[in-house]
Amino acid sequence: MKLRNTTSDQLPEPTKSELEILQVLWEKGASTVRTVNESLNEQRRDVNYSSTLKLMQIMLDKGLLEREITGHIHTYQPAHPREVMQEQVIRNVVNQAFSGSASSLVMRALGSASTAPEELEAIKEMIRKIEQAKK
Amino acid sequence: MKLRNTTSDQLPEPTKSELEILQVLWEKGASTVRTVNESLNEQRRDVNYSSTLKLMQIMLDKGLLEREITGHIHTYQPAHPREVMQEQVIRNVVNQAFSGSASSLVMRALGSASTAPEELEAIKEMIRKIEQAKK
DNA sequence: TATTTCCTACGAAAAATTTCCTACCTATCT
DNA sequence: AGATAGGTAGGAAATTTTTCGTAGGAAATA
Repeated sequence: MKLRNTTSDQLPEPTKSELEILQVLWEKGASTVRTVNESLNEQRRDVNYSSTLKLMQIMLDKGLLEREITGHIHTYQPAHPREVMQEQVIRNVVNQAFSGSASSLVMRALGSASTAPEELEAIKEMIRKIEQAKK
Repeated sequence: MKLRNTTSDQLPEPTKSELEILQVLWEKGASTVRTVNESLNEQRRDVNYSSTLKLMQIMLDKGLLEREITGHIHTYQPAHPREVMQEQVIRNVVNQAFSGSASSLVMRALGSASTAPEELEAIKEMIRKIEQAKK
């Protein structure tokens, strides 16, 4: 049996289905499997309850989720903050499809998606802060 | 046998290993399997020649690659331009990890990667152009 | 207590992805 | 021609990811 490292694990790369679950938990906060499953069925696609359960158990094992047991009810929550996981996802995608260049990812994302004016403002503001910090 | 659609196929989502191969081909242009395989072994990790071959054949079948046969030598190249595939990858990641918000992907990417000043300039310039275009 | 409802655990199958063995073909060199 | 080097094809196995059936425990309700 291959046990997971409970101490010094690297941040695991979540799979596609695991990210679906994480997104629900980031939005709703700690939840039961049933709640997560219902969200998936509403927002995404039909998944069997026990598929979601299994996946969440695997994610617990991998260190992607944490669980609190009260009575016989298990409540799950993300083990890492959204920002951290998103950075992880970005690192991977930048390596896999952008030869390691984060800025070319940024440019491509700006170019392809239609970004609302306020969002452009927010991005500009962020750039200003980065430039300030560098001085 | 499940044949591929040769006409109106949706842009397939490349897997991780497929992206490795695409990156080589985008950099080097049309290449033989051997060339690609050698690049992978230098730049990435050990892969058996026939693994790379098999994968490239699958990609041909999926419509991710095109092939030109001269004598008995097969030369492969990406079926879609880099930009198009990158947009595709971004679309997916934005849906999977950023609840559909491209701008939050952009902000996260800016925040986590250390971006060189010239790159920041290029990004600002790009934003200017987008803002112009909207007027 | 019996029944129903809601929960977890677990095994196993299905599907998708990745890897590599083997066969065989063609060109080149001796 | 024979041997060697370099190429492709294809099946099959290994691995990873995803799905779900089924068993069984606990709580609520009749």
